Amino acid sequence: MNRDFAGLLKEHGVQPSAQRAAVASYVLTTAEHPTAETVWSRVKKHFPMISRATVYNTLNLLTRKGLLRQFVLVDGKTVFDANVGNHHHFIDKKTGRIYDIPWDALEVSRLESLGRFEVSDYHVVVRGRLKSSARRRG
Amino acid sequence: MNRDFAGLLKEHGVQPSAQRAAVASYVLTTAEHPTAETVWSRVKKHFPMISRATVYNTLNLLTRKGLLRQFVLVDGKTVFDANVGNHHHFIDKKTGRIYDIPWDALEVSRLESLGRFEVSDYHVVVRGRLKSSARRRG
DNA sequence: CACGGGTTTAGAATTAGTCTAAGCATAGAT
DNA sequence: ATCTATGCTTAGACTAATTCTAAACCCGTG
Repeated sequence: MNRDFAGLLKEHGVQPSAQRAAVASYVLTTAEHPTAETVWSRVKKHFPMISRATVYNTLNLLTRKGLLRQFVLVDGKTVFDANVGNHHHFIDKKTGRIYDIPWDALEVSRLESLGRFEVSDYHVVVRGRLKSSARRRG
Repeated sequence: MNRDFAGLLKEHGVQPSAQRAAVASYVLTTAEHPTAETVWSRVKKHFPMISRATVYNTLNLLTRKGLLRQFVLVDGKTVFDANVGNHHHFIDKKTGRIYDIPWDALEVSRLESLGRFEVSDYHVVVRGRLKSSARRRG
């Protein structure tokens, strides 16, 4: 868990800094699909002086460099997802929480037949509710 | 094209008014997946006094009444879609424009095997580019 | 130590969307 | 035609999310 985030950033063409490492160390290891504000508040606990602009800048930078993916959830908030591999999403209608669905759990067929649309990527957004039993964080 | 929008609204339990009919006549007949701001600017051409709040109120009302669907596109803007039947979406990476993909054009399988996720609806978001030939508005 | 490039900062600006309070419009009763 | 209750519309204030700006900072190099 205490990885060398400075080295990781450098590997991905991001010039490291204390602030960037602090953001990375949180956002690349969480599974909670945080918003930018959530990232800011979490990082501030360990790095109280960091500014909002730096958090936004860093998140956008990490996204450009492929370390992070961002997508938009139902009520217009952008969330960040360190799972940059292909996967689908499940949105709990009740809580708005987002869960990852493994890529292989679903199959989409006939993508080759989309006529004038040239597909570069796709994912399935599933909405519904969690079965009462197996509730946990995601 | 010059349908009786007042009657249509009434059929769906929306008390008609000139403003609501003006919004409906645009948003229910366009295929451009407009944002609320776009709706406002389009409607203002024919109805210059309409206020922003009325546009938002009407769009949300039409959505609640099932005449319209809203979803969120990549950069955090909510767009409206008069196609309330099931369909998928294609997003042109270059222009950000959204196109509808007919429901039957794609097939998603293994949705029954999602464990703790109880599916109520789903759709596929495809991203890519339009093949250079068949470019047209959507 | 001075320089320069890139980074960070606080706060201003922008943007999307909602709220508010007052004015208006309309249907139904008279 | 008038009254009234209800609900609709309005302009502008407000809020929240995000980006921009301009100054300050940091750090490796000469």
